[in-house]
Amino acid sequence: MAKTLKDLAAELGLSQTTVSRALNGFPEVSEATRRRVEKAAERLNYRPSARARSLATGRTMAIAHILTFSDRHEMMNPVYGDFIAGASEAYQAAGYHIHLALVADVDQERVFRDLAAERSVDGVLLQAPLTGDPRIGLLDKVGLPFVVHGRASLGDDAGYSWVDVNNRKSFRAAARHLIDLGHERIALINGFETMDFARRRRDGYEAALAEAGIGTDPALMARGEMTEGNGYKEARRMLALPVPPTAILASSFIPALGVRRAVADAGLTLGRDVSLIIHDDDLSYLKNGGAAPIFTAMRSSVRAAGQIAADLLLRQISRQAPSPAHHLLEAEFIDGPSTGPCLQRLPKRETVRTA
Amino acid sequence: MAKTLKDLAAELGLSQTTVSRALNGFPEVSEATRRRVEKAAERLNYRPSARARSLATGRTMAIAHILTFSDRHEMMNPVYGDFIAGASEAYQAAGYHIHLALVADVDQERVFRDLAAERSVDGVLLQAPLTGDPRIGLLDKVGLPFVVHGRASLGDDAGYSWVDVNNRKSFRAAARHLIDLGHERIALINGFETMDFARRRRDGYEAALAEAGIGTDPALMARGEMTEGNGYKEARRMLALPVPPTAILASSFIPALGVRRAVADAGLTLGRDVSLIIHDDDLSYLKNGGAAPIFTAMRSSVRAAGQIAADLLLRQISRQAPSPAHHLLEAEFIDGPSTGPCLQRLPKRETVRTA
DNA sequence: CGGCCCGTCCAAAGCGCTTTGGTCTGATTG
DNA sequence: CAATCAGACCAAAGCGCTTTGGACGGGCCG
Repeated sequence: MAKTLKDLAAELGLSQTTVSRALNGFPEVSEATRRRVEKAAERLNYRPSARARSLATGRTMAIAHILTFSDRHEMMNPVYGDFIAGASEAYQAAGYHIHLALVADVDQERVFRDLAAERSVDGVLLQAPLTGDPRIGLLDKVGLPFVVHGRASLGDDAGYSWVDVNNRKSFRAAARHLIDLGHERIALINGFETMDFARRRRDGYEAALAEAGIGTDPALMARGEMTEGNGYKEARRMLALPVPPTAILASSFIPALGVRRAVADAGLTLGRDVSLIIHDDDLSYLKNGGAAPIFTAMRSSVRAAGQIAADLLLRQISRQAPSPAHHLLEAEFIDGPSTGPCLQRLPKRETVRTA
Repeated sequence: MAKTLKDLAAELGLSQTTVSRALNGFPEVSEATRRRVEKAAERLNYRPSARARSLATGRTMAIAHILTFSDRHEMMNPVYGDFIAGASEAYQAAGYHIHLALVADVDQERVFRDLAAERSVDGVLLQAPLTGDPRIGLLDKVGLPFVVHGRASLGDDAGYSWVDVNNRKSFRAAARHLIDLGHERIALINGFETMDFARRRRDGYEAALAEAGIGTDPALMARGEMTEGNGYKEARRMLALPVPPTAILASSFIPALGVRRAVADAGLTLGRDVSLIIHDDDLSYLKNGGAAPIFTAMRSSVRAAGQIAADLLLRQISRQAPSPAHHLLEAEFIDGPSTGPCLQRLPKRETVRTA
């Protein structure tokens, strides 16, 4: 059973060169020969060795996705899954695959250096960047093509390629919507604000409040792991405050589930006693309803973002796209049953504004 | 700047052989030389090319995880994420990484053949097998080491390696628990029963009912995508039945969230009007509470399963573990607030048993 | 003192492809 | 009819490692 190019060439009485060219669609092979070679390859189930091929061509047909974990954050966010699913569509169409690894935050730098030095991937898709993420500068230095999902914010975001949602605008619009409904005690249940997107979201939230002349209250601004449990914990705490919030902005569908549980536990009704708007990544297994949304939301598919980012990266690798390129997605407002006009008459504006 | 072994050897005035051996810890290199080589490698930031190395050694240091999607099931289950996170712990410790691809169900066979023929991975971790999954036979035939997360059931499960939860036992125990609480109208909201685990769960559920002399009712047995939306839809439908269920078994935390929503929508209270037990994969972002569980559950960490499966595969590749090996995990019963005694007096046992 | 072994190091042969720089044949052209 | 050219094919040189099968010199033995 022929396994290598050499075997196949011998079997056919041709040179390796010709067989290789026939299989790779080069023009200097007669159609008759090409057909004969293809038949034989099919019959013997020949497929070129990926390793040998990539050593010869210099391309690995792999894109690295390196996920981070740390002691306090040893978790796999479902968002990553959907992002990767989206990216895979682009990869699959181009014959690429993902080189995936979960590495500890303290080992990140070493792993990125190794990736470059070992030449084991053709590019990197950087997910979940921190504010001022050092990996961006590192990737730039080692000269590996990369696209960031999100931004790093500190300084110049024009120097590297990224795909991001307009988080600031989205959260500003969401907060404003609540303000328009008459809410003034508006809480934010955010992700860790070391993550760039979380910071932008808070900026947007604060901007909307400021524009409406409403002061911020630290007691109404939570940050942490975006889990159901954390959403529950924070909402529960806030609802027990002397002057509880009448509206909440949640960073994603998952903590929102916790918020809903806390609201129910408190004997309140979502959309009447407490309004809730979420950022909705439109995850496949955690959809915010279908035709009938569960929560009012700012929606932006993270899967679509994955596809766009991967596609951009692939085009940059093949030099079909300019190298620093940016793609800003706008979230779509989804009107759902979790929001309603503020029913509570607040004591006095001044009282509330206190922090 | 030296980049290849050759450069490094030239720089040091040594042969490639010696440098290679020094770096790979072979004994026939003097300590002095080894130190000198290591210093130089460090200084010049030399790292062997992964491609060249794997061509020479025949090992790729990659394990394939191939996820399936189809037209009707184009989704990324958060379970995969946690499983992969667990597996990664084993891989990282051994210097392996994941070769990840999402491929359409119709292309699965081709991809597996290619994987073997192109020799691009050292082994395969097969996730989410179908009942009688043909990929198992295929992997066996092409001689690629593999471990299955779950089983394929048809015929002989002893012939290949797997790591699985005792789904049948777990669901039998869960159903029995509900029966002991006095429930007789017990519903099952299951995953697609083409998936092997779903089938085993139904078997367990049916066994418990049969043992208690309770007939099954097709109206109380749902199967489908394990999403929040589907859990909601099925629970809502069931609660609107002439004789609604007093207890529900849900296949995971996510559909259980939908069940909870449906119960609340119907103005009922979980744990009093309706009891709910779930299978809990203990996902990092979707934890069933912490110290205080949200739902009564049969818990088994999918992350732990990933670690065990990956570890087993790695040991089989290095021939440190016997080749067909099996690991059956037992789920742990978690008593939560979502279950309680059956308060409803049913009309007549006979009425219920119909259908 | 010859032979042997051991500790160090090296030249060269792979691993299985792609690609460069040809050769050879037969048809076309001035 | 010699020169040219295009079409079809091939030998061999990489790609950057690992590994086989020595070479070489010094210490040890009988």
